[in-house]
Amino acid sequence: MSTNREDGGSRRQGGAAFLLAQLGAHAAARFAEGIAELDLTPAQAGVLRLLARTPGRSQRELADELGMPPSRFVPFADKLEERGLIERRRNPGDRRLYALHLTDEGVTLLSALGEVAAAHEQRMCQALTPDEHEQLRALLARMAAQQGLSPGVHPGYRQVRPDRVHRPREPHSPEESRTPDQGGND
Amino acid sequence: MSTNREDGGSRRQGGAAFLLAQLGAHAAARFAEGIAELDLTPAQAGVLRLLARTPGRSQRELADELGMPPSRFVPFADKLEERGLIERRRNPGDRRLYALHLTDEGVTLLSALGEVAAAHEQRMCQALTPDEHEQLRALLARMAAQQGLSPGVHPGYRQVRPDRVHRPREPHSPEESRTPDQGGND
DNA sequence: TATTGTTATACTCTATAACTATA
DNA sequence: TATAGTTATAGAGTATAACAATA
Repeated sequence: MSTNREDGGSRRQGGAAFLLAQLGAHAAARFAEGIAELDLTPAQAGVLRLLARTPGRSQRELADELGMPPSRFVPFADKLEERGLIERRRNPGDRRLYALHLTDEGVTLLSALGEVAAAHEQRMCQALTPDEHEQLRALLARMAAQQGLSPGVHPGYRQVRPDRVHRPREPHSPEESRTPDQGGND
Repeated sequence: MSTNREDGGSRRQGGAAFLLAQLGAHAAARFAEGIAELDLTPAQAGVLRLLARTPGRSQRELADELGMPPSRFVPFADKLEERGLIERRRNPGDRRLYALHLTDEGVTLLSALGEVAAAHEQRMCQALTPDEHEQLRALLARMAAQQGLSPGVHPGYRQVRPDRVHRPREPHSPEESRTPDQGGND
């Protein structure tokens, strides 16, 4: 047992680590909802951001960084290429590997994505004052660095599909009324 | 240590929401590693904790709270019952539903789980002073409450298997003081 | 008829590994 | 021979829906 005072409220909500996992999953799910309006998944948003920072990376590199096997990266990149967001260029020096680049359309979408991210940031931190918000960011950044997390990527990118939303008890949200009757017998 | 703080660095790491998702996934993965030594998955640990707080709940209730369909909860509970951690008792009032209870063995394991959680808490917050640690916990608790998250559960419990660990930059491992022993099995 | 628990089935997602083309 | 990219396939995990018992 820990020597910290774990009575009362702190025990019921769990420690910082639990709250981190809980809020982190929540944040990821809400972000996925937000970018779904751009028809993007978290993994897709992640690779766009990676390519914006370092263009010309090979599929192998990106797959490795995102934590997905190369075999899964191929159809993943295919979709982005079909949508005209990224572009495969042959590397003259080594014709085995592609160099991936953002298209102009990809850059445009990336900026829209930035707006979504900003709105998401505000919504997540509604409960905090601007001062606390910055305080929190600083604490988290320090923790992430100490834990050896590389900036810009997180394990959720492994998943192709965004997290399903879990709503145990929703205080304020329009229910997506899913018709209990499928509308026909089948 | 010399932490050269540069404005670019904070922006490169993303905002608080991104760090939350990143650290949250990391915390969940590390916690899963920790309880794997007790042969428990996060979802199993979650239901044990729920039963400790409110014994006698029905499978339906628990499945709903954990975010898994009842059909999946059945084999999930089966395993815990086979291991002697929980117990199904018939409800005399309504014979349709079971009342789930922790066994003595379940209570014992739960306390071992508490120790793992405490160690996990400390490891996650290594970078913080005790004061900052408490500060962070308070901020997160406030955010979780405002976001309508119910205490004690998080969406990660939906998954049966724990998150795979994502190590984008394993080769160097710059300042990770992590023993390669724990959780070596991926 | 509605609800709890259960079982069955079909479907999706995934990793592994074979295959090609370049080096 | 080794590596980047690709394709094929078998396996795991999942939700949906049908079912039996009880209310």
